[in-house]
Amino acid sequence: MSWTDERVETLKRMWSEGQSASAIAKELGGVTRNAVIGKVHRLGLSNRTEEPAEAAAAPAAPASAPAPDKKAVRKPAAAAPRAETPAPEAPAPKPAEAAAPQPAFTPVPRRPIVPAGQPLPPQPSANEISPEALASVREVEKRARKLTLMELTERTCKWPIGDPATEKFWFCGLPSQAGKPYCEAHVGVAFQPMSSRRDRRR
DNA sequence: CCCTGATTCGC
DNA sequence: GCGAATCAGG
Repeated sequence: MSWTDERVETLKRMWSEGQSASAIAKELGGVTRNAVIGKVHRLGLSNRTEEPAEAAAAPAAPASAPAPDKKAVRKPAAAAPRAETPAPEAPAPKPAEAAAPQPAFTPVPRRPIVPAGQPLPPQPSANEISPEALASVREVEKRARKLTLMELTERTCKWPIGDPATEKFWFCGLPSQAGKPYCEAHVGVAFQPMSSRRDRRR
């Protein structure tokens, strides 16, 4: 596979949407997430908050020293050469400008799995789910992995448990059903046939 | 372990 | 330019 204009366009679009490199790779097909990330960097898109990318003061490549080793031993990964030239002279920004508040840049890059302010999935309500499902859910929630938002993946149950306003809040985290956002028990209460709901509803 | 992006460097 | 291997981290 090669980076045709069309594929690059898809890459740009999805990346700007906050899609992950692996998701983009999956969509494109024929490439790995590494390939996607590499391309993103070569396109200068690494900064998702689309900045003009001021490459003015490009840091001179710190030419590797001797390095007698045959197999490269990339150690200098920690100290990133973020060209930071404080300049010998005292910068001393103008007082007026210095006092000015930093322009708060908009975060917004990644789309949260459960966007703040959005309605959460319906919580189990005794008169809306079957007794079996309710029992199953209560049992399962005792064994919830209690994951945090950051720990959720495409294959973990994203059913929220508890009150988000308190510390007693987490996500189920048990293995999710293929293609579903929840585990078997929570799928049972999240997705119900219309007839079932109607019959049970008051 | 699952996942994320960042970086290096042989090709 | 490309991307696997690797690194660093949630």
